Amino acid sequence: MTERQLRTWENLQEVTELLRREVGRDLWNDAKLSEAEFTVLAHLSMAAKGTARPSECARAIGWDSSRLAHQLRRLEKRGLVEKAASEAADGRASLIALTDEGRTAYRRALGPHLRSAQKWFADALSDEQVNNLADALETLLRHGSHLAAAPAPTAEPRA
Amino acid sequence: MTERQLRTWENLQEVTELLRREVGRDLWNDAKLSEAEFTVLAHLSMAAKGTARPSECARAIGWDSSRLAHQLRRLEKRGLVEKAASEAADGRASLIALTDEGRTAYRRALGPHLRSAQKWFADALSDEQVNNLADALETLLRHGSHLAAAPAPTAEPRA
DNA sequence: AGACTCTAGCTGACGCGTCAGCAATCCAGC
DNA sequence: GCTGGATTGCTGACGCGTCAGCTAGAGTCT
Repeated sequence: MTERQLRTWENLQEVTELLRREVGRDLWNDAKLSEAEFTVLAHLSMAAKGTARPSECARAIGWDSSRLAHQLRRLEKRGLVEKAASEAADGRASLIALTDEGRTAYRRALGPHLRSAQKWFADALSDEQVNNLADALETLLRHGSHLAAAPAPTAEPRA
Repeated sequence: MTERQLRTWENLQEVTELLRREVGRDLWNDAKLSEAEFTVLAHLSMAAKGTARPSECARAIGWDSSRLAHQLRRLEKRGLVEKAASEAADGRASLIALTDEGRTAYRRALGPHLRSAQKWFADALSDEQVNNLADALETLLRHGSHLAAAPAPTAEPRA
């Protein structure tokens, strides 16, 4: 890596840690929700009837099923989410549902959260900077997904 | 926020979470160190004699003193760092020192860690993309530091 | 039917990071 | 000297995220 690449890599870490912390703090101060809680509530609010299967939800937001299970336990403890009876044929399936309180919490959090993201992120950058950033991020995402899908530099196991 | 800004903001979060996880995993697999451990060891290795004051170290790497204290406790438990007698006049001061094992662990981690950052980050981007990214990050960092320094939109307390 | 594999879902252990709060020390001004 | 405020360093509580490992149901093959 060149000096410039290294410096940029370090800056990326520093900036994202800063934004993560500050936007998370804003969300907590404004709506008493963590980023993780907000993410799950957002997906459930999107879903018809506010219900979803854990596996489907985890896939949609790009989480490990374990991570989601832990988060659902915390959300249930807070009363923002509850388990619902699943009428699916698959006996393994379960169903999670937004409570009224959960739906209200999400609705009240959404506006301030977007305003916070604008304040810390969007307000800083020109249109061109956003376009350039979007390009770099898409490239990194493709590259990363590709690497993650085939981690071994050797041949695939079974063609 | 425009649609494009919002999408870019979401992408930024997704990409950084991916890179954080994967590079952290590589570091653990290669050298049995976490990112946090590596960061502290790196600073101590930089310092003359491998010693530093906690407050100075925290400031240098941009951490809360509490965060550093917790990390030092974990590092001491692993034997990578130890408390040293401080000869400073200030009775509050303490001194932390790299152990031989800590120095060795850092030396063995450095190469693989840089290679991992290259693999996940630098390899993906063209020179121009790195330059554009660096520009956006510097802008965000300045903007964020400015906001963090004066969080209230009202006037400063005493001019 | 039985064995094998895959998927869905969950849990415990453990490191990380934030926050509130504490004790000791230093320093300024009276 | 003493008192008020700032600094240094630490800790406990708690939520987050990863990993290893578990159960149970579903699909498949013989």
